[in-house]
Amino acid sequence: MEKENIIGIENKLMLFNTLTHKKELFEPIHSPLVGMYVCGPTVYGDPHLGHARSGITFDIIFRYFQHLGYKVRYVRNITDVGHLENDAEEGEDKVAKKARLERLEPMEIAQYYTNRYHQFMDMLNVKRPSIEPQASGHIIEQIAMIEKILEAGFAYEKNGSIYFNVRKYNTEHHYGKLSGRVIEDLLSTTRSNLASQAEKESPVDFALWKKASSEHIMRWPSPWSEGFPGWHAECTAMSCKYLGHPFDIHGGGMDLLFPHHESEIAQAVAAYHGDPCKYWVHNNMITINGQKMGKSLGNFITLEELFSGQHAGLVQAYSPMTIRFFILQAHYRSTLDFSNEALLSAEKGLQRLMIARHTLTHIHSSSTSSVKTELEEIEKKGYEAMNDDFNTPITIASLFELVRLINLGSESKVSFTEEDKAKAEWIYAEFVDHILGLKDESISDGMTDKVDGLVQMLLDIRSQAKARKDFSTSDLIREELQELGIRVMDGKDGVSWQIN
RNA sequence: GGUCUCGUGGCCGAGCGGUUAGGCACCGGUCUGCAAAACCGUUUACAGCAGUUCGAAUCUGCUCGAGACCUCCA
Repeated sequence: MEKENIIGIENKLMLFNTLTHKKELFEPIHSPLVGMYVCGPTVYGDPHLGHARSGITFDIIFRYFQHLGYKVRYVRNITDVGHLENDAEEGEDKVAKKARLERLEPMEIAQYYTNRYHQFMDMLNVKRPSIEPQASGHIIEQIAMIEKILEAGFAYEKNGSIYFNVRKYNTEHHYGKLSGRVIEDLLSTTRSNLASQAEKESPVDFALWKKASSEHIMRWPSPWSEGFPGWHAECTAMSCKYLGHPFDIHGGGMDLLFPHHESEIAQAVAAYHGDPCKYWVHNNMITINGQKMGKSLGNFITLEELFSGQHAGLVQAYSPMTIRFFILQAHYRSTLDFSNEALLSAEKGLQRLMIARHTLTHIHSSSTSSVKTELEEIEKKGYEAMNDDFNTPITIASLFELVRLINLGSESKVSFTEEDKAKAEWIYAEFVDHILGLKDESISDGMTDKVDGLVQMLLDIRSQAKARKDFSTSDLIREELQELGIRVMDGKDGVSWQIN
């Protein structure tokens, strides 16, 4: 947080704005305050790799803004109502459907999966947002927003349901400005044979409020009918409630671009007379065998499966930090292809990065430095990469240059002063801990010291055996430890070990 | 069909006109009683064709291939 160390850089942060389709200089509307809203999960199923990607992407953005010294209000919603299976009238609410299938109260489902989401995001070291509003807790705000849209004349009522009049809106504004959709094309490609379409004046219209059918459990009173809000309503109502209007950044997965975010813009313009936000930021998808990992395709892997290895497609379990590192090794706007091979290499790479930090502490400091300039370059490159639309792969690449330097230092091929060592540790703290949020998973419980002592004792005995060329004893100790999952490594400067 | 994105070495993945990305794997070396690990070093690219340019993975056009959105999805 020491702002003075990065002054001058903070004003050069470029981020890609989906709305303008180019990288723009980031300038908060009310600096040093930053308001960011991100579409969170619909809580009717276990979190999967896709949730990890958007969670981590915006966690990095959140962390980096804070790092630059901004005061960030980060709002990420929980969708627990209004998200229908499809847009048809017979479309069932996702949460309600799950509740019916599991014979539970809908709110039990929502709470259960919200908890699960939190649990797994915590494991991934994703910081909790400043505010996490639930759609069901903001029905009043949504109704108020819908009323404003009605007053503005951009919505109409039909049998107790309220629909947004996209075509009328499009005569005065531009429906499609974010997604690049052209309304005429939409009219010709939207499925219009569904039952609900009959109620709409146009197939491109979307629901703001739906009258609940008799069997629909999740329902609230409104001026128009007992019913529930449309999917897009919550984000506009809640983002503007907590961040004002307009706010700085709206984020989410690329798959939400249309119709969700496009419709959010329309709602905000209609209700509050202006775009909801200044910058739109979208993370790309994770693919598996080149195909999007998605619910409808049934090819997604949950985080629980990933962390436990319990999935037919996984050759082993992968730790949360391996997943985090894997995701950060790709730029957030690129698709990222999932494979065991890629995950395995991420695991090894992360390990190397983390081990070097320990190696650093063992470097004998010298009075002269041969790495000072390089350390400065590494730090500079790291920041420049982050400032260039959060290019974490390059930031990580620069950290591996640091790894190389540290390893050379440990072999006395380059020389570190005390100051250099402090600088290197500083880079680790800044980039690895604070910005990238990578935790060292080898540091754990209170037993660590005792295990250290025990292993060290065995290794001392082994060293004595080796000294008198009693290799059968020394090998026995090595093998027994190996059995326990502790690997013994004879190096130039003595014996080291690690738990596999 | 419409809109859009992308094709980089064995794999993942940066790159946005001229410089080694990086990780993993491979290979060579160092270390070692042996082994493993670790470390150091190094090889293999820009889908194809044509064009612009002194110079193109990077710009333009065409061809081929892959994917996303248009219905719910991060």
